[in-house]
Amino acid sequence: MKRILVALSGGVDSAAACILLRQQGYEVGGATMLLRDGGEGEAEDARRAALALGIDFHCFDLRKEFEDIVIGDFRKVYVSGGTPNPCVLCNREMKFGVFLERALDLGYDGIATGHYARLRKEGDRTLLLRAEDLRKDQSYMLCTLNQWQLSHSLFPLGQVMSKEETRSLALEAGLDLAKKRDSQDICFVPEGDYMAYLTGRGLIPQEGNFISAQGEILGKHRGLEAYTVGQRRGLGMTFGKPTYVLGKQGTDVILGDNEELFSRRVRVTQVNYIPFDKPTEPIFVQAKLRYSAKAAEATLIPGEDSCELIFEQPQRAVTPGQTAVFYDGDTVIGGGLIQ
RNA sequence: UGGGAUGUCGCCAAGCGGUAAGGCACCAGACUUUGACUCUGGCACUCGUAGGUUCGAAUCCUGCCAUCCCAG
Repeated sequence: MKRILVALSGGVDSAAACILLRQQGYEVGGATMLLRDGGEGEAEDARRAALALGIDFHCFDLRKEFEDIVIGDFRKVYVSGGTPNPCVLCNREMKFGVFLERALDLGYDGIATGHYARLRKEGDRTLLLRAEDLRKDQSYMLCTLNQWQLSHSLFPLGQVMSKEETRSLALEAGLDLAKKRDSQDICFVPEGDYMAYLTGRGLIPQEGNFISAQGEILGKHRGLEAYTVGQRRGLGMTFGKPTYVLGKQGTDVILGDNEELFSRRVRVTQVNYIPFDKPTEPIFVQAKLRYSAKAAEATLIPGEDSCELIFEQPQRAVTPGQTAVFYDGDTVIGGGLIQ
């Protein structure tokens, strides 16, 4: 791969990725995705970064695709009682999906993003590894990428030792976005209030009761979609002690103590394996059930399209709709959807 | 209407004459390319109310108000 199209977000990381690639001798172009109305500001930041770097720039209007795929899933999962992880889906379908296809159409050999993760060729496989800087490691968000996607991608920031290093790269290049604050929250819900976002788009919250694990009715809740497993704040009720969402049952939300949130077994569907097609026997892995968690030792028992994880130590707040990722040391074995 | 009990932050609740603990909730930051969790900080110049006693009261006394329980 010689010609690379970098997915510019308008932030520091993707700009730094461009700089690194150029240093490494790649022929670099930049492009940003317009994913929603109101995203023009970020797109403009990306365009200015490309201008400052002196590289070709494209803007792909993917609002329709984003709406249909990512937001559609986001909404569907919430309505069904789960807690979606739009970033993981967006990576697979948008950045390493539509964006990659557009890049190839434009004559590029592959794409690069500002993700903190590493790739390694091993035989005919492209392996995904954790970033050098484990504190910024984003391999979790990339665990559903397939071989074709991985083999057409580069993650220049995977070798970077820290976010500070990334910033200084952008700073040295004279980019004014070097001091820009890290992005956070769901990109299409800038205010952070996803319930307001959903109801503003016509979602009618599914009302029901708060119930105890024993089934007693404790009160009414604001709507199934407003809660996620493990959640403590915002229940709108007080029980004299910290109380958490244990799960959902129909339109009811089950409440209980923190200690009741732990379990050792987790079912995972839509499993994607990276170093191999599918294990035929149980394998020992370290698994993460959420982005900011330390990987915990577990045995992975493969099924047809699914698998089961049995952890050595009980894990807190196993949440349907979230992503489970399996590691073998620094290597990402794969990942899937928690049931 | 008699008899008893209680009234301290949104909720629960310490305090018992020396100048308002704590928990839950809430709010604000931090953390975070998801939702959460977590962490840090904030959160009653005032103790139903009106007087009185006292150097000094949420703490003692009196009236009133409110709520609860038991009688009828």
